Amino acid sequence: MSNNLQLEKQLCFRLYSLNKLMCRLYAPLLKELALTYPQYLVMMVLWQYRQGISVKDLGGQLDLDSGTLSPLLKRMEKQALIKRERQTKDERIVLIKLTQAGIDLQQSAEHIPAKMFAVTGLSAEKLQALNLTLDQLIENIAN
Amino acid sequence: MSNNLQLEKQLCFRLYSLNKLMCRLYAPLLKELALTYPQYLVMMVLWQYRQGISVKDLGGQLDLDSGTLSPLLKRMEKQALIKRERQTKDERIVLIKLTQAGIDLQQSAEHIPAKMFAVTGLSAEKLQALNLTLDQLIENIAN
DNA sequence: CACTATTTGATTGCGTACAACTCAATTGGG
DNA sequence: CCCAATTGAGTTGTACGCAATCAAATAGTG
Repeated sequence: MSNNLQLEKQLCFRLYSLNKLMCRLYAPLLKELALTYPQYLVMMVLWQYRQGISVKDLGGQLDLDSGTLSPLLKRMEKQALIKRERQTKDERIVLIKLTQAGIDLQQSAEHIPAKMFAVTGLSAEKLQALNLTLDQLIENIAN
Repeated sequence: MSNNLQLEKQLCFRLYSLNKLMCRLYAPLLKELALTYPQYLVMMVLWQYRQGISVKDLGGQLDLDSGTLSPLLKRMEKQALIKRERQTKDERIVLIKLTQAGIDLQQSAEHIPAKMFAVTGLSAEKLQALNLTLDQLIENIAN
């Protein structure tokens, strides 16, 4: 026995499965906002950085590179949720800012966190404990 | 205050980030085997189901549909890791079986779980506790 | 037995992820 | 001041993940 190559034993498979399950639960809620989950993550960052944020710093927040963000932001610009402004001081930098439609969308998203919390079926204490464990794990892994 | 739309508060963002981090840690190990992480998952199932498994049952194990598995399996067939055999009793069913090369690859993968466990920096007890918590969460969510 | 509903797998199209690369703008060392 | 190195964003190519759709085969029903 002692076969370590089993799905049931693997932490990573649980994380992989849970991430997919979560995205599927978000999908119907986000569909009302015409957002995908990664686009929703971008919006959450932008709702905090009202003055705008560079593509690089946005990638720093979400741990995504320009290869992912550039086409994603292009789609969001086409939806008129964001606008791009190239800096004059340093023309390499593109500042991402919300449009009024993007700002307004926050109202429609306010209810989502509570709904997602509900489906987890966890108590607030268990959720916080899990968050702390995962933060520690991220810390350990990310060096 | 009390803005719930913050990345730092979101369990799902942790799962999303951790899943990506884990895949990046697997990548160099799996590159030696010329496998991606989802392909590695398929191999783990096949190493258990030595007599072969249908595409549907494989999808049941991994929670993936044929839209993902069909092209993925086609690539693995091209690498000569697996072969497809359409059943004679029920011609709708395609049985996925390992080739000898696929069977042999298990030896080269034996060291991976221990290496991945090492990078988590978790004790065996903490790992098991986390696995149990995640299993409960999956149970709650999957209905 | 004929007809319909279901099952199984494949295909298409879209949206991520990410490695590898290009390119322009900026910076820093001599 | 000049040139090499760095930085920031974008492009290309490959591989998922999944919704929607389709075709073939089987099972079920009257």
